[in-house]
Amino acid sequence: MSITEESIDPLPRSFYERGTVTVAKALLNKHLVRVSGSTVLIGRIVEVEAYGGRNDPASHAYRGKTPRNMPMFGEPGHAYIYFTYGNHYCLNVTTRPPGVAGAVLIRAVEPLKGLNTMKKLRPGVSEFQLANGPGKLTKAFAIDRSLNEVDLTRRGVLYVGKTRTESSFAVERSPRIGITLGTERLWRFYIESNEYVSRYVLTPGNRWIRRQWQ
DNA sequence: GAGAAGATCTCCT
DNA sequence: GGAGATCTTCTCA
Repeated sequence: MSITEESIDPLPRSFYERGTVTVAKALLNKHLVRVSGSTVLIGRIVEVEAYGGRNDPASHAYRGKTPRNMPMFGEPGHAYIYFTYGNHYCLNVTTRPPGVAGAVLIRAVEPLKGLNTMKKLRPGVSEFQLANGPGKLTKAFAIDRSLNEVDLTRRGVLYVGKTRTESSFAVERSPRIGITLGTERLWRFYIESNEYVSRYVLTPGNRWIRRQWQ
């Protein structure tokens, strides 16, 4: 039986009020739901990164509040979407109580519903590559800055939730990707052996390798 | 106001 | 494996 929007209950605000690393790990295996008109897109979150506030040099909030990073300082459980490299949007969920910066970057999801729509939005790529990167998933899920600051704790155009029955899984961690500062922190988390994660994975020999798709 | 950097992706070699 | 695309955001003068 395929998954439906109705079977996914939004996560409460209290879920996001905790520490950012705790929330990041807890977001794995949860579901991202995008509703656009009559189209419903659903993906299972398989890879995330935690970003802190003034104590985290890799975070947008490191230098304090700016017009762009305002959502990171706002109410938890909202979307923080920013545009980067002239091409891509990145989707974060905000954490911590208001006034304390924190966000979790959703780096990759496993597409579960609406694959035909995702393939139209990202033509010519395999199912594994539809949403295995922060810029790729926002394109596959039609997410742009018009959804910035959307409340993710309510059913609507974009929310995060969980199904009533959850499968078990193991979590791997690594340094965050694409940053130059704060790399000593192992704040990237992903589901072990999952085929839909991006970039680098840990091999059985404890070596980091760049993923290859054939 | 100018210049540089950037939580990326894709194409080309 | 490397470089270009492309443009927003921030810092500094």
